[in-house]
Amino acid sequence: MAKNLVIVESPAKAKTIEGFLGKEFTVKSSFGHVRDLPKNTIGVDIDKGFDPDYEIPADKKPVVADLRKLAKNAETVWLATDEDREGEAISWHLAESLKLDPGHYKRIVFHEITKNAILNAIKQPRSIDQNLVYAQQARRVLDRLVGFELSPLLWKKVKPALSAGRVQSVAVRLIVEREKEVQGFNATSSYKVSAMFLVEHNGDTTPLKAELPKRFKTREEARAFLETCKGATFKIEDIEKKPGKKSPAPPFTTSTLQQEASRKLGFSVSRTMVVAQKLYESGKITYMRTDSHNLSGAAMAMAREEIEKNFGAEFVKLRKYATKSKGAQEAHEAIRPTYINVHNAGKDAAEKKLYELIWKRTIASQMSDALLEKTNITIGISTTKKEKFIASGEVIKFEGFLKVYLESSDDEEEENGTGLLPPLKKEQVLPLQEMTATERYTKPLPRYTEASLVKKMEELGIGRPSTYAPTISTIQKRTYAIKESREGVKRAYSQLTLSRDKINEKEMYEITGADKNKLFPTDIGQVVNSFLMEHFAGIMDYHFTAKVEREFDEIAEGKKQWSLVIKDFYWPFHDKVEQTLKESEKYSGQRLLGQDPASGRNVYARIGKFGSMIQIGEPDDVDKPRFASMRKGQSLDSITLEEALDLFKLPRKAGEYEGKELVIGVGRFGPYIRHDNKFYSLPKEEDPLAITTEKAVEVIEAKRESDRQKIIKSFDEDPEIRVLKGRWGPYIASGKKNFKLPKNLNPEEITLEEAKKIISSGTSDAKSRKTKRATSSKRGK
DNA sequence: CAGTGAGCGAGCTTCCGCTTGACTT
Repeated sequence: MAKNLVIVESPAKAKTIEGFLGKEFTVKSSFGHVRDLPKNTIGVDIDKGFDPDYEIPADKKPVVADLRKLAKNAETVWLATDEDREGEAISWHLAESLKLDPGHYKRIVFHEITKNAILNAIKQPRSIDQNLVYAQQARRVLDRLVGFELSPLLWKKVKPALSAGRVQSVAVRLIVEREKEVQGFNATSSYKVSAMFLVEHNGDTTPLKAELPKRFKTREEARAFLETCKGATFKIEDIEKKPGKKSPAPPFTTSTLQQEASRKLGFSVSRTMVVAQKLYESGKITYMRTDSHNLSGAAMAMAREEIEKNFGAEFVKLRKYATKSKGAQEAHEAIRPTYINVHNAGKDAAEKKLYELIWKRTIASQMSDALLEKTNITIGISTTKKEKFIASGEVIKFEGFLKVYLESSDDEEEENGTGLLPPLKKEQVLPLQEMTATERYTKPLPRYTEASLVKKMEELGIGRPSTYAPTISTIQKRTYAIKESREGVKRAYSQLTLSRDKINEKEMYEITGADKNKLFPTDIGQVVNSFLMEHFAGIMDYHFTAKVEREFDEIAEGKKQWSLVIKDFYWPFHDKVEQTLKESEKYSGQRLLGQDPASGRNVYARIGKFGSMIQIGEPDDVDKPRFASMRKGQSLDSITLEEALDLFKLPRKAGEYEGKELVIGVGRFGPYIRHDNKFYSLPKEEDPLAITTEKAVEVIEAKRESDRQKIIKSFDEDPEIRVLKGRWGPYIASGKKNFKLPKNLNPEEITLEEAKKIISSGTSDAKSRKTKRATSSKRGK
């Protein structure tokens, strides 16, 4: 039996460390927290100083039992959890739940996972910092109180099964308010003038593009300017060269990794974390949930060697990056390759791409600045003194880190195009090829992507690296927000062209407002947000977290008592909850749309138990009100009376066919025709309210025909089994299950024997579908 | 991945932070 038991938080870390230490040490992991407040009750004794009722969750029982056994037989237990608030609390909970006597355990921390760092840590043990533990307890209890008092209030006042919390509700607020800005944005336009000159050099002509810094408010002003340029000569008045430089971005943290993987690889926030976790578990990268930009000394030495070897010594510039983000606790290193001399790693395409990104970012962060030379050319106009054209170019004098990596930006359309300029002289006259004045519209701030929302949350200090991805999925699971793409609308703009002293004007079109994979607030999200804003502005304040974090810091420093901090927060908050419960009406975002022409009753749009709906009539009318759910794409504040009334017209009968009724309805997946208990989707362009019997029959026949086309082969002996043509090629269908075809088989020539064999080997498809269903139903709960 | 097509019924839902697992021979 080992004399020493070391406990860390993560099993992958435990494995690595065990290798560094001798036989005298057993290294185990706690798998994060081992105790927590009870899952289904508030678990805080409010009248007894907010005394928390900790318990060991079912899934942690075996972990604790195992550790307890090992601890009993060990001479010393080394609590080596992370050096931050949560880590300190984990150590304390371990000491408590393993029933360790004070002389039996020691608390140690290390910042690098190297043999030296760990041996040094063991030489400098300390005791558990109880104030830090109290700070964590305050954080935990506050979040529990807020979440478990606000959520039930929402169940009563808005809709069951909703949730609210210090982090998620503010994330939703960000999305709701950004949407309001986008909707309320008034685009204004102005005219941007650019000129294309021709530069002759050694018999070649190269184009030179220049722009007018001034923009014109109206078409008339733009035209007037082009008029003055008729017949003008354009002469270079000044050439100014300025050195410039670009510096690399710091190594990845969780949030910056999520942003770059989103921009460069198109990964969702959760995908990034899943893939990074795999790389971590296979030892390829360091820990992926971190807010630190810091690289260990050993990592920097490895980076230096790699850069020298691959690019040369002049490309090395070792840098220490300071962490700026609010509330950073720096328990880990930045995210980097474990071995920087390994350029490629990962089991599949996603892992490989993410690893490459991490490798490049890490290497680039230790490389020299890129040196640039910026040139600005001022071009005078002979007919006016007021305006000048400016042409600018940028030349890279020394590539530096740009050889490896450049961080992407969130701006969708960046104006670049400042490359190399042709050789030019002062006083040189430039022949004008063409001048254009183009109408350009101002744009609102962009809607959030998952990753840009994480960035914003990090700036506000809301949430932690371990919770960014879960929070993003929670607000979508509660349907406060949805991630989707929307098509833009066509917008006309005009363009004036001056060429050969003639001005032409034309109307052009652009698509505006198109969005891809952005977060949009739902009706529920907006209604819950206004409810919380109305009654709990303090908690919804963007600085609420920062404010309570300062108090937690004071608890950690021993300046404040944790239960008093909670008390000061809780009672006013609780009173407000009670008061809202008593005084506030049901909060449904109700809006009166008008009157139903048939009955004269009021028509309302509001949130119901199942989401957005329309109600005709009042709850206490003699005739019960009529209800209809709103459709996908419709929303509480934009639906019109007419659209609302249309919802009551379906399902409707559209005649008969083959002696059976044709019924038109709208289901989860759009409009459909039901006939003889079979469903036929309606094409997008068909209006379900207007469709005729003839058209319905046509749709049914077309579907029957395409179903017939799908059959490649069927067997008389067993009509259940068929070879079908699917969207992704041929497959075998047996009853309701589908099976992939091996590539070497010709689908036309499959025998029943072969088909049965494929089915009985029962691979891939049936299985993968089953697991998928299982996970999605889990999510649905 | 190959198709899908519901309507409230009596008890439950919920927070934020740590961390990955998945009964036995």
